[in-house]
Amino acid sequence: MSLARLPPSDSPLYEQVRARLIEGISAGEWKAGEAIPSEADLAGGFGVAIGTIRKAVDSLVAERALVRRQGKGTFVTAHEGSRLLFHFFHIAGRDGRRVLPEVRTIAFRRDRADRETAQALAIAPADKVIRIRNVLSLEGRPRIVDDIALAAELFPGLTEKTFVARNNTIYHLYQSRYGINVLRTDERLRAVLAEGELAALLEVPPGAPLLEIRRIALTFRDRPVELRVSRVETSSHHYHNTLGKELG
Amino acid sequence: MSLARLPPSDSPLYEQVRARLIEGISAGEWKAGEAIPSEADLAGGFGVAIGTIRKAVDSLVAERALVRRQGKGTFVTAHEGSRLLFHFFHIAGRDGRRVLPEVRTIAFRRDRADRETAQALAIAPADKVIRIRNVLSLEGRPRIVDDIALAAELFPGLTEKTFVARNNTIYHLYQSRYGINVLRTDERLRAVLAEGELAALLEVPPGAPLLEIRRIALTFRDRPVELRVSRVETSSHHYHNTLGKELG
DNA sequence: AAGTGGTCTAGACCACTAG
DNA sequence: TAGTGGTCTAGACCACTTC
Repeated sequence: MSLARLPPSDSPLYEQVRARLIEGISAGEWKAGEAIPSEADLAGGFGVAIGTIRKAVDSLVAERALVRRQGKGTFVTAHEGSRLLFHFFHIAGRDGRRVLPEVRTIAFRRDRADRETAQALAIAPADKVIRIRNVLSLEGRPRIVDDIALAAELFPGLTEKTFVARNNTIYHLYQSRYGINVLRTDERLRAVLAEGELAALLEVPPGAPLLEIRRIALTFRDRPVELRVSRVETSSHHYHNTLGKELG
Repeated sequence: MSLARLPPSDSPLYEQVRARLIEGISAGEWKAGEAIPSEADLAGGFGVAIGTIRKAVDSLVAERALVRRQGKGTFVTAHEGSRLLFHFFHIAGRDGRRVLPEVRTIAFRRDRADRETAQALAIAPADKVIRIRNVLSLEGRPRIVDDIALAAELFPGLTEKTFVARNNTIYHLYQSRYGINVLRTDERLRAVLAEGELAALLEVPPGAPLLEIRRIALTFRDRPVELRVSRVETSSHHYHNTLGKELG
């Protein structure tokens, strides 16, 4: 049970509380969108002062694993609608405004992991994976091709139908159906040239420059959830990144 | 004087304290690398509890404007050596390790701002600017061309000689000589094709894909300091970005 | 009115740094 | 030993939400 006295330990109490909260969330004790116990209850349950609880919760709020709502409670982050979308979707138009992509799934198949995919997903080579190809359109024109690889073990029963029928972002599907909450991503960006099928899908001539984004999505404890390789046609859009300030 | 009682206000005390600290830092009252007054002194000076001071300092520490050193004090962030470099320099090798670039300045001239530069630097069109072109080499090969634009007004007396003679990063120069502390950057990334002089400088054929990074560096109150357009040859390196976790 | 998070206080004790 | 930040407590009062 998550709400039990803390065992003796060298680490600060607020770190222990923090760890317990992460446990509870990733074990599904409190699901996405649900409230965790009130600060007073947590303090009582863990046998620590309320200020200590607040410090632990503060750090999880800063990481966006929890959100506070005054007068209501503290909730496990729910990736509903555009909130999550824009947290991890960084393509913006010339004027800096973000545009909502329209997603079309053009391939969905089961496969075995090659060496690179296995390493990225921290699974064994030849383990089962699900591969998906999406074409994303911005303002009506195809601008992004996403190749997604998932460890099949983490997503039992995922079919093309349920995948395509989702009425929300992919990360929302991971969360609502499998309780997997994407908290962090690690991205590597390069410039490449369009060729073959990619060029055709993006409606650009072979040899056009594309932005390639190789992203690994991570959940609690930095466990990899998804490998995604995106190619973006950036003549009318760009990838937007802000460094430095993450807190108010 | 920064250490004076706070005036009546609606905003929380810790935000007022935070604003005063930012004032003191940007006014140069406490310079980069120097300690601010102890938490007890700040609490006494402002007439608030020490916990309130801690909350204000916490937020500035999270933004990396201050650093705490237990037993010694709280210091204004000093961008020494590789700390800053790697905070804002995101190019890494295939294995994910960051490599130290070798910088060569090939152009340094004074100019008037065009419309785009003026907008980026929040100055008037035709205001004086300094333009610099650097070639950065990674592992002995030219990989990046940087075109830098600075508002001349912010950098009085900056000459090619002092610029080239710096023995540290450019942001360190801004800080040590002009008291300008770069805290945040806003970057837009696109893929472009190499051509003309750029291709020659990077030793790639015209038509090779390059990663273009358009960066605006900001100091306190989001005041723009520098506009930098980088073109990166990404066949052996990539741009590395981590999203989500910014706090421990 | 009751319950929640948000702010703020006043103090205790610990761990680290320096003279 | 004195001074600094780091942790933790116990409580007060406020603002917001819900019934």
